[in-house]
Amino acid sequence: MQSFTEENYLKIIYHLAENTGNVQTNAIAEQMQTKPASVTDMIKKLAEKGFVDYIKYQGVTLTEKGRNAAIEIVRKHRLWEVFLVDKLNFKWDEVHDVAEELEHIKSTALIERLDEFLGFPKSDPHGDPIPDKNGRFAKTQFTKLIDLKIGDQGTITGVSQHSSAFLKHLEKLGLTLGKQIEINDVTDFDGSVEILIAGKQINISREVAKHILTSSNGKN
Amino acid sequence: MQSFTEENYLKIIYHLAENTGNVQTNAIAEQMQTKPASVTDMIKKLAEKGFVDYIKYQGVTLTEKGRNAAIEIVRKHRLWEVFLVDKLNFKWDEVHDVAEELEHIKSTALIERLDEFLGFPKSDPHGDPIPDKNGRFAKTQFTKLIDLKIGDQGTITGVSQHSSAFLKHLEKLGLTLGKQIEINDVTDFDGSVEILIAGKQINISREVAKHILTSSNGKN
DNA sequence: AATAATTTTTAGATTTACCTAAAAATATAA
DNA sequence: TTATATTTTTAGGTAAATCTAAAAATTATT
Ligand SMILES: [Mn+2]
Ligand SMILES: [Mn+2]
Ligand SMILES: [Mn+2]
Ligand SMILES: [Mn+2]
Repeated sequence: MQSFTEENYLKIIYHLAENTGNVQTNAIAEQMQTKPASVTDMIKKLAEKGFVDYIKYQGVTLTEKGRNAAIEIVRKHRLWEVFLVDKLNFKWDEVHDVAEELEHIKSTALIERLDEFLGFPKSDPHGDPIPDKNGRFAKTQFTKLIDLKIGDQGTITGVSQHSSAFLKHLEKLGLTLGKQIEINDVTDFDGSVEILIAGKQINISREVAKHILTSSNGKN
Repeated sequence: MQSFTEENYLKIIYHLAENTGNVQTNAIAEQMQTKPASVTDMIKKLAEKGFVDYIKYQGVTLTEKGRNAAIEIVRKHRLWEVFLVDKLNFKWDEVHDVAEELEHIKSTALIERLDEFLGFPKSDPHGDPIPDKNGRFAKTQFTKLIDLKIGDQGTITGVSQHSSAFLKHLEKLGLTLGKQIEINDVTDFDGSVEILIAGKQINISREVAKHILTSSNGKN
């Protein structure tokens, strides 16, 4: 049984490893909002417990055991987010902090019954995939909106930025999950993107376009 | 903002104070499954923070602030228990431990929306009253089954013992909340009670009868 | 390859929530 | 009311997770 702190480290190492292979001490420290010296201490403990492989000065990688533990936490986090949005009518920008707490509740029965209660959802309110109880994710593939070409159509399936500010912004623009869009133009000047959404044409910044994920339907 | 530990102390002091006025160090230690010396440490901290009034060697009493904090935790605990039973199909003997964890989740929005989602329940799966968001309890009054006289009728409205063993036992006997009962006889030998429940006559021990709470309908 | 910059680790403290053992205060009994 | 028992507190310490400052290792730059 791991402490909340250990669980948070595992989750963060897992997410950092999705991008890069070896996870660096400083990167963990930044995510955990703590100091590198503290991370080194915790890394040693996690290595001791068999959750990570660790070579001094070389960063860490999750072991099989560590990966499973991390995925379990991700699963809980995302299921609770679904609960908050689907059942308690939270907005998608309001759920993350509460889920950060709920993800640490220790009860296998609880999470399995919650999963069932929610109808075994495959993705969370931000489009992120929810692993099943065996830790398996449904295959997901997406194209960043920024990478679509003029004339391409697609459906919004996720976001790669979870800040409340960003999500509220999308909400206001009507850019929510499941919406159909089409790329009308890309502005030379600032790289902003003209898109067609629900019959209306709007302009979104490059920065916003980078963090919207779509399932492209290819050219129209 | 209090730590989990502080919250648990407050809750336990609150429950102990329901019976006796001043709460003693040893009583708290027993409930917290810790040592009296540790309790003294924590008591000082809680007094420092204004949650309890404390005079050395004289035990503690909750301040207004402390009482409110404690009631908030009780409210969360009981609402989560309702959620687990009503929505996730947990049995009434399975919910306590999970609720012990869930009660510490810090989000006012969460608990208010949960309350609404559950239909503003007035009591939890064990018949214990749920305070509203202002900390007010619906008036409850009950008669212990053991105190009913032969011929009295009543409805089971609660239990004063929450152990899984006891609750499972009641379940097996069909003695669940809302059931109508009638006292047929009291055995001289061991004080056990003969009751009529759902048309069947059963015998329950004095110990069991002590912990069943009823709303007596008076004599039949 | 030597130097500079960056990253990571160690050393030594701090805080929180515990603990044991012994002292002090209070309550009970003779 | 003195002696005994119980309760409570103090004193001093431990373990987990953090910190700062300084040393060591690695990586990047000239
Ligand atoms: Mn989240
Ligand atoms: Mn999410
Ligand atoms: Mn309970
Ligand atoms: Mn209860």
